[in-house]
Amino acid sequence: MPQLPTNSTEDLGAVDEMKEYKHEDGEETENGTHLDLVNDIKSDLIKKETENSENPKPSGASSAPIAQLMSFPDRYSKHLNTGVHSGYPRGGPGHTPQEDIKHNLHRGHGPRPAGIFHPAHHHPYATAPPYQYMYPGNKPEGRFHFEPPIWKKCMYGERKEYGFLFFRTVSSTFQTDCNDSQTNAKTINECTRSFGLGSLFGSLSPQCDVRQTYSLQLIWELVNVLFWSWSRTLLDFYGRVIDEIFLKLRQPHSSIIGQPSSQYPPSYPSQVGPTSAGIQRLSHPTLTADPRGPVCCPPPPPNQTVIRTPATCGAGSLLTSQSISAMADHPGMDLAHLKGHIKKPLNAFMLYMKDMRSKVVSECTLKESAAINQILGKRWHALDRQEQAKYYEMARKERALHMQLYPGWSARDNYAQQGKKKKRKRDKSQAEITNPKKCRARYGLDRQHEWCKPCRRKKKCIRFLAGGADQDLSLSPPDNTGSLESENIDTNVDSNSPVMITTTNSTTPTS
DNA sequence: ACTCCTTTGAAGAAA
DNA sequence: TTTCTTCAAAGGAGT
Repeated sequence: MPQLPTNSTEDLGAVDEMKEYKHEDGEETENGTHLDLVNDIKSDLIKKETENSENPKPSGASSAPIAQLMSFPDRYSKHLNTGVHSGYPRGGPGHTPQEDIKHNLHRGHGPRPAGIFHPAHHHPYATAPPYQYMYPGNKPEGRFHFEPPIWKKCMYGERKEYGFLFFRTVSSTFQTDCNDSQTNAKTINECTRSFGLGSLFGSLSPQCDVRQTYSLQLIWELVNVLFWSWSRTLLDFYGRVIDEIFLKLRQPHSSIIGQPSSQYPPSYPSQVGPTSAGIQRLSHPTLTADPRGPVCCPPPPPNQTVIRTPATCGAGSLLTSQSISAMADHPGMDLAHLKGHIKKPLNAFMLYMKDMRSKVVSECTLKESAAINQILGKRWHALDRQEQAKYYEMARKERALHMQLYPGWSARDNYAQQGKKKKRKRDKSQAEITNPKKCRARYGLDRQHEWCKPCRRKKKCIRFLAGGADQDLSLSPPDNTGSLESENIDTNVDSNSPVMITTTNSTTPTS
């Protein structure tokens, strides 16, 4: 039985999501694509000396920023076989990363040959990674097609792991193969595909240091997004950032360097973006000499050169409002917010739900969101103020970013979309008249056999019809509820689970 | 394909 | 100013 989190570690966040993957005896779960990264990092730090001697870093490692990035965390280097580590259990037919990749290009849900870019064969705990989550499907080539609805099914532990694997792999390629740009580009392309990221990085031709460095910055940004993608808004935003950067990178080199940035985007979330926070949370101690993180910096002020010193520029600095408009017209762009519906920013509880849903689901056998949400609601109330404050702060940033991205947007815009679904509008009194839960309310869950058929199907009650709601009062059970509208629901979510929810009058508005 | 369920919180509309 | 309504997310279930 998974264990509830009992402690927290501030520096890396999202600890809770990972603690659960441990058995009580401390061993990882068998399907442990869920990695307790924090504990790993702690162990890494504790055993640093030992591991360094047993597991030397790649020969290319140095004190340079890229090398520093590549050094995180040490233990992953042996899973990302760069040909340096002798102890790696080779599962694939290849003998170099590039060769291995060649055998790992079978995308989709079918079996894939083992190899270096097969996370299941990399991670010491992994046995059955949810590959289907890594393959969003057909997307425009070269497009940042990170798909939140799919990706979010991955838990934080998995995201981190895949993120690091991906980052290390691409970084290694940049570092070790920079003399062979053709192979390098191909490798990155294939690696990117292998990780389900389309040809995001494959379009690069990393021939020069500037592009290498800059691409690594980009990758790092992306990894942050992958890890901390609690916000659809942020995902959208970074998707556009990355798109924009790649548009630039495809241009001749000379057109990038020194290009004036008269179009500096006013919408860049310099204060509220995930960049610094993400890196801060993600950063390995060796990477935190610069509090902004290894590849992150505030965006340049308007009218400054976009890329003066690539190693110190953040990815967001290339996003322009004009280019956003241009992208909105791009036929392949999936920019729903530019073409139509802009969703509301998530509030604190929604962020909490997003964070914890998978955890609750894993603890219970239930999958029904309604029941899960009841549990989450209970837990939300049981949460201590500090924990809640974290989510309120996230929500605040979310709103601030949303305001920056969509200045003219109002929640009213999403009200009763013309002709589009959202037919839930129901006056409350009307809702009570037509409340489909009459039988449920009257008889309770214990006597479902007495419910009318529609009630059993969660549909409109036909026994206690509108206007004739009293017609069948004689059938009302001699209960003590008093109110027809109140519900006392005891839902034992899972007999194996300690969670038991008791909901009273759950339809009460929460104003 | 669409709606409902279920939760909390934010924002807008209505009283 | 207060109260009410809608919509954010999720995914199973029913129509």
